[in-house]
Order: sequence, then structure tokens, then C-alpha cells
Amino acid sequence: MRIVFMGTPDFAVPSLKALVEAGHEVCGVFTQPDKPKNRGMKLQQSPVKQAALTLGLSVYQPARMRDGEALAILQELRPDLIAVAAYGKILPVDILDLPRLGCVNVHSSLLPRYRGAAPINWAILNGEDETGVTIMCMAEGMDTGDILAQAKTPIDINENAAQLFDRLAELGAGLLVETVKELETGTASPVPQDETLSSHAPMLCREQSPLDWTRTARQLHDQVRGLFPWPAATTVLDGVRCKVLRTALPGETTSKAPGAVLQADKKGLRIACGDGGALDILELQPDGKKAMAASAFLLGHPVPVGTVLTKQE
RNA sequence: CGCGGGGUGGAGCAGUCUGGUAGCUCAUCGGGCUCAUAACCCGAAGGUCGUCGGUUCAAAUCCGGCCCCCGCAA
Repeated sequence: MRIVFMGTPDFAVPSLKALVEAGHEVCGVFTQPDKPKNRGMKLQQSPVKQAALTLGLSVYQPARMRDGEALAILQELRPDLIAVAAYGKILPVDILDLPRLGCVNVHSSLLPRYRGAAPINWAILNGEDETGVTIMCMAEGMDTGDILAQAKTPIDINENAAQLFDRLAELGAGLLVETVKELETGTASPVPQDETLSSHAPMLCREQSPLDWTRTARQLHDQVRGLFPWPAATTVLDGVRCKVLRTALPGETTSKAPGAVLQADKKGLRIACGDGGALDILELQPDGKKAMAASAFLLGHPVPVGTVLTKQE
């Protein structure tokens, strides 16, 4: 089948590779234009672009989808299907209607729940114990199209967003290939989404980073793994802002005030939380430094037991 | 030239402003204590202070070039 693939970040790469490996003719890959990013503002290619070039595929990077140029390219490519995974651009109707078999999207949640930009993170932030991927027909609304296929997966209590990202990217890639096969044979059966169950997962922002120790131990743990690796949960230790990269729930209860340091030595760093629970900080990253074990940080930064951490904006 | 922090024994830091014996905590090794120990006590090993050059009687420290790591912003 002739397929145009549209995607940008790492999440989309497995889907692109899977389509190629399944023997489909990926006649074009759309991805966001190279943008100046990172330290030094160097021009950076998207992960999908890099993968596409490695695979020897044609790459297109239109700045706009609505000015007719993108449509002209697609008319030239004459795809049977457009497969989209985290492309980052809204497709206008004339593009959605172009391919014979339409446009399908890989979305990393169990729609209609967690529509939007950051479904994986929000699933963890909300303490979900299950999530999944959805392949859907693309419609004009944000992630509102009919569902073609879904696959569920449990979320481990200690799994972070980056790990779940990787797993869902693979899960989505496999499901995409299966669904494309069904579309090819005409056995696909689209099911409308139940609007009453829909929820939204907006883009993450830095304001979500500071840990508020009056929250429950579980909520704080979810915040740490849900925001990993970006923007990451943060707290201030010995006057240094630190990203909190990995935590554990020791199951201990305490009567100490929320934010109180219960233990700070080579065995670990344990903080009292709002529900009388406690949270172990295992790994952190001070500003300007590399990630390190919490016990290593303590060797050079005294944090006396009894210190009370407060939420810092 | 987007803004900023940093590179000191294996780890995390101090020392740099105000040049003059390289220090702290932990880890490691040896010994001791103990029913025992990741605990405690005693002792030891381990560093051309990122790199190249300059100034100086003397440079981790002052000056200049280069390499590398990281945060912010996008």
C-alpha cells in the first residue's frame, strides 16, 4: 500500500519503521521543519526525519498545511492512506479527504480518555494503573475520530513517563500495522467515541514541577514519574534546586510535618508527606550537574534530619 | 555569537576573590571491637587540580586559547 507517514518525535519512529518493515511503500514522510533548539540554538532535525533519511525515504517539511503546498505534494504522491503519529500539526479537511482510505492516527491513550498533547504523562500523573494506545480515523476535532483499534497495557507503580513512552510507541507501531492490514482488506470497523467519557491531557508546563509536600506520598510519586524526563518534578535541597528523577514509596507512616526530612544519610533520603506517608528520593539532578544518587548529593550538601522542605516556585 | 552553572583521588563537595605543604564526607584496603553488622574505633592507599600556553621565585588559585558536562530559554 502507498502510505504517507506524518510524525515528529521519538514516539513516532517505531510506527514509521514498522510500516516500512511490513512491506508498505512509504512514499513520503512529513515532519516538522528543522528548528533552532538546545544550547547554542543549533538547527535540529526531528527524530522522524533522521529515521526517514536513514531508511532512504523522501522527507517533506512544510511550515504550513493550509496554504495548498502540502496538498499539492500529497496529490502528487497519491497515497492510499496517511498514517499520523504525533506530527504536531492540524490537518485541514482537504488533506484528510485526499487518501482513498483516509487518515489514521496513533494516539497514546485509551480514547476517548486523555485526548490531547500529553496523554502518557497525564495517565501517570493521575495515578492510572492502565493505559494503552488507540488507532483512529482522523476527523476535524482534536482526537475525536472513530476508533479502529485499541491495545491496553498496565502501568507499573514505578514506571516513569519515558519508559511508558517507549512501550506505547512499540505497542502503537504494532497495532498500526495490524490496523492498516484491516483497512487494506476492508475488515476494519470504526467505532464512534463515547463523548461522555472524554477527557483532556493538555501540554505539560514548568509550573507543574515544584513538589508540594502537603500532597500524598502517592501523588508526589506520580508527579515525579509522570513529569520525567521533562519538565521533571523539582524541590530545593540545601539551597539548590534539584530535579527529582526517581522516587520510591517506602510504605512508612510518620507524624512529622509534611516536607520534614526523616532520613538523610548514605542509606537514603526520606521525606514526610501530607498524608502521613513518606517518599524516598532515590535519584536527583542539581542545577548545572549530572544526575546522581540522592545519597551522593548528601555527601557534599548537608541536609539535616528535621529540615522541612517547602514548595518552591 | 541566546542566558547561565560546572570539570579538584572511585563518588559528592570545599579550597580559587585575598597565589605559598591539596582538605571534608562517603566508598576502597588493612587492623581492632562485637554473638554479629551496612554500626563503631585505629591505620593505609589513592589526585600531573579537564587541556594547552602565558605571568611569577612560586599557579587548583591570576591571564588567554581549546575540549567536555549540565541547567534555562526556545
